[in-house]
Amino acid sequence: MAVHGGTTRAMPKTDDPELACPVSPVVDIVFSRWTTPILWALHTYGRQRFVELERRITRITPKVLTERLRRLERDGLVIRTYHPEVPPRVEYEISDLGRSLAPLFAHLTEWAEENLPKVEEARRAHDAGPV
Amino acid sequence: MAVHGGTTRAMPKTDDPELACPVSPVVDIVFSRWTTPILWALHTYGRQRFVELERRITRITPKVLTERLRRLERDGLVIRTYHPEVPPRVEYEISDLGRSLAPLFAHLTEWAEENLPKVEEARRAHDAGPV
DNA sequence: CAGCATCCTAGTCGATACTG
DNA sequence: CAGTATCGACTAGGATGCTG
Repeated sequence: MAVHGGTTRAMPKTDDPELACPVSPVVDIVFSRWTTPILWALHTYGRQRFVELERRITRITPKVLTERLRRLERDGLVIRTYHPEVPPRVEYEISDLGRSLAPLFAHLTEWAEENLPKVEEARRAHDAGPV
Repeated sequence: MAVHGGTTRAMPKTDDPELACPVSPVVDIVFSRWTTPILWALHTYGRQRFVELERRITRITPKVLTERLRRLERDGLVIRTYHPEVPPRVEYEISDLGRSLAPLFAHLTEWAEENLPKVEEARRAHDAGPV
């Protein structure tokens, strides 16, 4: 894949709109703050209520959780169901679209297991500092 | 994978340090702002100098580019080579560790091609608003 | 319970100007 | 060229209090 010589395919000119790489758009949607823990919780523990999520995802504030959930709902990754009872009950669950991220997350987890230690080692080496 | 009943494996209690999901640590390292365009540029166009990166990644400022590169270097994803000449020349290249992300990025791109339109459709439907 | 409204802080980012 | 330094703007996020 690495191309430096000018031999073969014309690389897409990078006068692309704003982002030089095709993964950036996904990042905005899937890897914004708090989204992976939320999706993970919904995927792992199934449909659940607001408070359950709040308790599960430590240190998230209700405000931010609401914001994130709204965004995920808008993006079609999460489904919100409102039960008009007293007291009110709201349930969140992951959608099929959200579930389609599962293999990706698995891949990510796999990479982490294998390479996070290397990253930490690199940090140690770097912080120990040469000379 | 989805487990809600208590039949089988004991799910890891979510009194985890701070993050309820195993992918969060990777996100901090790999999907912080500007990192994917940078890694993508280095992976695609090979070793290159500071200005080349700066020109390729539109709208990034030298300050931020420096910061990001330093961090990527510290994490062992990028290798920086300083040539003490006049004028000075510095070259950046992706490391093996950085390159190990390639399949992941490919996977991500694949997901994007297939599902980004669905996300956009969901947004339209949501914004059109029910009722 | 599930939130929304309000206020406020802190970190990030960008713009600009200057050096070895 | 390859940065550093400084400043200012923006905003995600936290704290708190109130409702249906």
